[in-house]
Amino acid sequence: MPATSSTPSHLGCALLGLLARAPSTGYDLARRMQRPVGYFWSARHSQIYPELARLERAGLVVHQVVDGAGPRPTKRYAVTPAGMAALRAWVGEEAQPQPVRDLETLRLWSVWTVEPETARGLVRQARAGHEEALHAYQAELSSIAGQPEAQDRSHPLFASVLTLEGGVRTRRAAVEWCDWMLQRLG
Amino acid sequence: MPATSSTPSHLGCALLGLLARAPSTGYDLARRMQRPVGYFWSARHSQIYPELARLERAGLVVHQVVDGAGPRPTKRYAVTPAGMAALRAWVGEEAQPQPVRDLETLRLWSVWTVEPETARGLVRQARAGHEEALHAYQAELSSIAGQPEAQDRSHPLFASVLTLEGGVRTRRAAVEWCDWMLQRLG
DNA sequence: CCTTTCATGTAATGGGTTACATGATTCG
DNA sequence: CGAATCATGTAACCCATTACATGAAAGG
Repeated sequence: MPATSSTPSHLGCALLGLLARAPSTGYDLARRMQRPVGYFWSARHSQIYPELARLERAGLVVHQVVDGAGPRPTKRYAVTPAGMAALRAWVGEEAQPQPVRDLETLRLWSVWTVEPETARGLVRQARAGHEEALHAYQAELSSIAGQPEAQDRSHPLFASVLTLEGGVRTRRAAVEWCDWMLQRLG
Repeated sequence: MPATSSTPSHLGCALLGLLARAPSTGYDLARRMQRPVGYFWSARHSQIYPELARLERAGLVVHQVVDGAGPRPTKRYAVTPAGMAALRAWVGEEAQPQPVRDLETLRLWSVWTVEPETARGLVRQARAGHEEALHAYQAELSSIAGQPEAQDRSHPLFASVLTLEGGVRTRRAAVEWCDWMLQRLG
């Protein structure tokens, strides 16, 4: 008897995407979630472990106990055929526009209430953050863009290049925007 | 006896920012939260009403009962001097890099698992969304950029121009990125 | 010896969405 | 006469963060 198949949560789909690229332990997923997935999604281990259990109950992943250093048995998870199907279905879904949540812009929106020097400091900080991210994306991108698999549309690296290119472009635009603002703030 | 003054929640600061521009009822704040603030932050009325009560308990806003059409008394809120100070303090705070949460990119990251035509559909949808947002921002921007107050660094409209310019630049970059991806996806 | 890394879990709390609830006025 | 707008609130639920808890091995 298969579990009722509603699409898993966003986090569940993120984990399926990670496991479809390489089977992992929960601990390992938490690390991969920081980098490189953290560029566009994030989760802590405290959220990952219960979600893995939910995915397994739904038949989308299975685990196998392996040797490890923790006090409890170390579990290596892998995607099942049903899990792969769920991932594909989710990717193909109609995407409804998600609400934006940008704390930096929210703060900037009230920048008229503070001293010019405070405002400049705020923008300089934002610029530094965007530039740092830009460099990280560019480094990651140049390390994989040369590999032949990056040309293959059905290979994970192909998708990695697409997302990294997006990161590079938006961060570059953000840095330019900060420079434009610094000019206006005299 | 003033309330203990820890910085309010992000939502609280968003509401202070709205009220600093113009006193409003909770209902009105919910509408303004959709547009134009919805470009970078959002909240429902069910979240706004309790937060207004919290801000009032902290002495950052006050309300005045006015004539209105609802079954309960209609309340118009305004920022107090303490509220204005809290808003300024929050804007000047050290900004720690916030975790990104981009569902569109997360989906794209698993695009290697689906058929090329599905992938193209996904990118076309994303492109349409970004282009629609771009046009909305440009329209809003051109409606205020001409006004003389938009040049005054201590006027709300000045900050509106900054945020809208950022929206235009990032959405433009996103549209170009989608076109770049469509080329690669044949 | 102390810190880091491996490794998995739970509990408390905060933030956010959806749904429930009420009721007058205005417009088609 | 039904739908939309004005107008405020509560309750249930989901998602996410922080903190609590345990314990071995490796390296400085």
